[in-house]
Amino acid sequence: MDFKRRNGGPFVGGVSQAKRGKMATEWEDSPSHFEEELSMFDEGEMDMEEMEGQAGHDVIPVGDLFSADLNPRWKRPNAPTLDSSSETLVFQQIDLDYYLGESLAGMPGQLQGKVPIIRMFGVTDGGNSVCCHVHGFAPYFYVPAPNGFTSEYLGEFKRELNTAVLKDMRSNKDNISVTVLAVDITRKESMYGYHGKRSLDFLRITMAMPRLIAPAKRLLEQGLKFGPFPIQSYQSYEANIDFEIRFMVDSDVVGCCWIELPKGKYRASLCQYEVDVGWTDMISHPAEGDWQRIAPLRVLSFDIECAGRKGIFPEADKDPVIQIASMVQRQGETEPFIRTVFTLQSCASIVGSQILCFTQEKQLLQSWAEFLRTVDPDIITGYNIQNFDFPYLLNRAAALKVNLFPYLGRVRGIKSVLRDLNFQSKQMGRRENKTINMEGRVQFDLLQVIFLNSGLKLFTVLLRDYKLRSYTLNAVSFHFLQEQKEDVQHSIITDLQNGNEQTRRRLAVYCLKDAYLPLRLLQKLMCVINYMEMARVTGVPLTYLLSRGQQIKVVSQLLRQAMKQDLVMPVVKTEGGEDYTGATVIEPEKGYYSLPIATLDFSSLYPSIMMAHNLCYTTLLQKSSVEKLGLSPDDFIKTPTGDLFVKNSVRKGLLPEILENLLSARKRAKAELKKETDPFKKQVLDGRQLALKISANSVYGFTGAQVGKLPCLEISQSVTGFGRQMIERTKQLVESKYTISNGYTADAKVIYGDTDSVMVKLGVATVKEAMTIGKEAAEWVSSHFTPPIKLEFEKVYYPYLLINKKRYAGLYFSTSADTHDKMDCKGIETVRRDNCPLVANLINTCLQKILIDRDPQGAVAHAKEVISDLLCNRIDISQLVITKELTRTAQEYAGKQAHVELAERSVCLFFCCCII
DNA sequence: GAACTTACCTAG
DNA sequence: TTAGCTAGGTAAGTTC
Repeated sequence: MDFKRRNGGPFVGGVSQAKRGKMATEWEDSPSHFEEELSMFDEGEMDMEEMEGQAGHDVIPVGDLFSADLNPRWKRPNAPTLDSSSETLVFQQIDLDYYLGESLAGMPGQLQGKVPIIRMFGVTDGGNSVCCHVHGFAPYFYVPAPNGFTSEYLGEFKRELNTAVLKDMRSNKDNISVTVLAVDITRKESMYGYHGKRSLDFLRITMAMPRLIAPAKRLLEQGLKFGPFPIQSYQSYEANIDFEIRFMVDSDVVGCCWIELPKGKYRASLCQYEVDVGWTDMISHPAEGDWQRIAPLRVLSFDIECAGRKGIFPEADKDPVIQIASMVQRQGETEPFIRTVFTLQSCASIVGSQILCFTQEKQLLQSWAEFLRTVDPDIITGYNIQNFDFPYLLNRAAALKVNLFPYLGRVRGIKSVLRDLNFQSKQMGRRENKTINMEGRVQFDLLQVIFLNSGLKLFTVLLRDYKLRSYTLNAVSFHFLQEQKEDVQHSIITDLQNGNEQTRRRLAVYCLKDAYLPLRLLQKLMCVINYMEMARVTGVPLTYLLSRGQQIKVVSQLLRQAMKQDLVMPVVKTEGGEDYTGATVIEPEKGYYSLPIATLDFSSLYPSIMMAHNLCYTTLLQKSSVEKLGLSPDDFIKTPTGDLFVKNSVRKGLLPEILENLLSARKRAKAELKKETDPFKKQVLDGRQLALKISANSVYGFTGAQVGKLPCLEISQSVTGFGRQMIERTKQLVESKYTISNGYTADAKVIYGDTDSVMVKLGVATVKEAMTIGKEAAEWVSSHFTPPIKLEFEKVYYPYLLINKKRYAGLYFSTSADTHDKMDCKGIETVRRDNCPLVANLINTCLQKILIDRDPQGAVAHAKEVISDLLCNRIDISQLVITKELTRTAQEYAGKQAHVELAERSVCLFFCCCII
């Protein structure tokens, strides 16, 4: 569908006019490059196709006679029969949810009424799908036992709470009679604050269903009366943990791990391995060694075309779906093994793909849904499928009353429903999203992936210095693949459909490519591997990574670490407060530097501060507790913000422990990466080390998230406080040692620094000298700080143009002292997306002239020329348009003329040149 | 027209 | 029911 992602404007480095012209003629004369690529797929498969009695480029006028049986390769491989008494079942779990169902005789847990059952979906090594029902795990939470509580009161407490919860229910359609399953006394300690490692009696309250936790917690907070105890309010612990996460933490299951069901411990029931198991019988394998492998998952990518009316965005209740292209690929393979287009009306054949023609739109939709169920993909991808293609299909199917369409998940009988979801965060603002439930399948919308990662910097290597200006599939594909969509204007789609089988063929090729590109992007960005590694490292299900925020990942790790020490996490009420002080930005000595500037950085600054000073919830010490606990000054530290934390000799913090695990695992992954020769395994390991780094960096953010699960400003403000102290100290140290009086050629001067870095003018003439002294200085400064805090030499800028705080440019030397790696621009118009291309290009060219050619006069001349071109209307209008497609629906506003802006910016540039 | 506020985007 | 953080530049609008 082109409407959703029309290309609002040219992007930097876009395809040249000449190439575009060529592509247009290619349409008429010869097959496009993409068509050749498609036909190549076919060659290797001819033999197999013949065996199956079906060529890959068949046109099948199925009409009303559609049947999946005609297409044997759509199906998963046959599942060998499994004898549960003598064989184990091993599969990679890829999604996990729960439902309420009848209890199963012989399985652990409650026997009466509805019980929560965890459902794990996965794939075996042989490519067979598994649905595993895990029985017997019930939700629970904790409250501290009141003073004087003994086990004799357990029964009464349970009865009273049960009664209160029942009374609280407005309706009881499930006819629940028992809400509280059990109350036990257990020794636990709150993870918030250090209080002398004193574990206390906690009540562990097990509820019949996850949704009963919230009312039970609320009632206990309001105050419960039971036995001889006075009415009191109970602070609850871990009552705000998702049931899925609770299960995963307790049973040591992480996202995408391998699960083993021992022989004799599970029961098989339906098709392709649908099994039942007790939760304690299941074995979860840590993602190490051989268990890091990935099952042959099926990835389906698709794209739809609609015949809209002239100039109107297609509406599902009026405009028909005319084509759906699908490509299916096994994870780890390089080519899709299914390439089909479902078309409305006839369509000429396309070598390398199969065309299914329908006369009725209703049949087309119903057949595609059947196709999807037959292919049974584990992962569904596409571009903007979440907010466009899927909603459109569901709405269209509803409008046409295709009643069997909306069953797209892997659980029989569960309807896929469209829901609106409102997302809000300080960072992203308010965002509206749609969701479609599809049990057991992971929806991987590439637009979401790219969008989220532009903020998360997961693909920094590929994004490198300039971020995407446009989020159209076209721009994204060009950016990452140097490849573009087939050239079809959305305005002519309806005309192509109303033409003949040749024009519809042209549309089909276009549609196929739109289904193919996301698959290629998925591969290029190694999404599946990277996300799987992230799920494994942080312990959350794969689906959470695209649908939830950052916090859940830290919560999952925190709970896992806390459980080992019998620590429990309190539920805190969230209310936004005052912001705290962040990092220092050293006042820049603005100007142009025609000599090397060395840059020194603290690597992983915030994680290393937390580790070095043992900052954690569990080590936070109240001033009043120091005496009470009899602590000596040697036992704790005072941070720059005046907060107290006990040292790790007293108690080692959970957060430092998590960070150490993450960073040491990262080191291991990097070491393994070096040794590994297999390119596929290399990818896995690289994805892993990246996931580990990102996870480490998000721990600090979690403690400072005031509207979050467990904010602790004492930690976050201490972290930034230490950071401020360190950068100041670094400046002093460098400037005090590298002086003429100490025998160096010049007095060193820190001319700029931001958060974790200092830019030093060492006064040496060559890049090589700057590198040597820079390395030495980094090492020497590091010795003044507590490990693992480490200052590293990173790069030399030469020359360097420092315009303002967070705005500078320079030639970047890191690997070789002879040639620069790149021109590095920070915060300048060239990297900002709120400027029109003309301004960005002009500034970029000027910077090149100044820094590379060292010709400021040339820069001035260029600027003058461009301005005169502009005033004489010699500039293409596209250069003056700002594209803004940060929201999913392509949003484009034109007409912001650059005249004024440009004039001002040129003045600014002249000023820079004057400095020189 | 200075002083302040807001929107947007970036650095780290 | 859901949401990582702060610092800071620049343009444009608003107030006095």
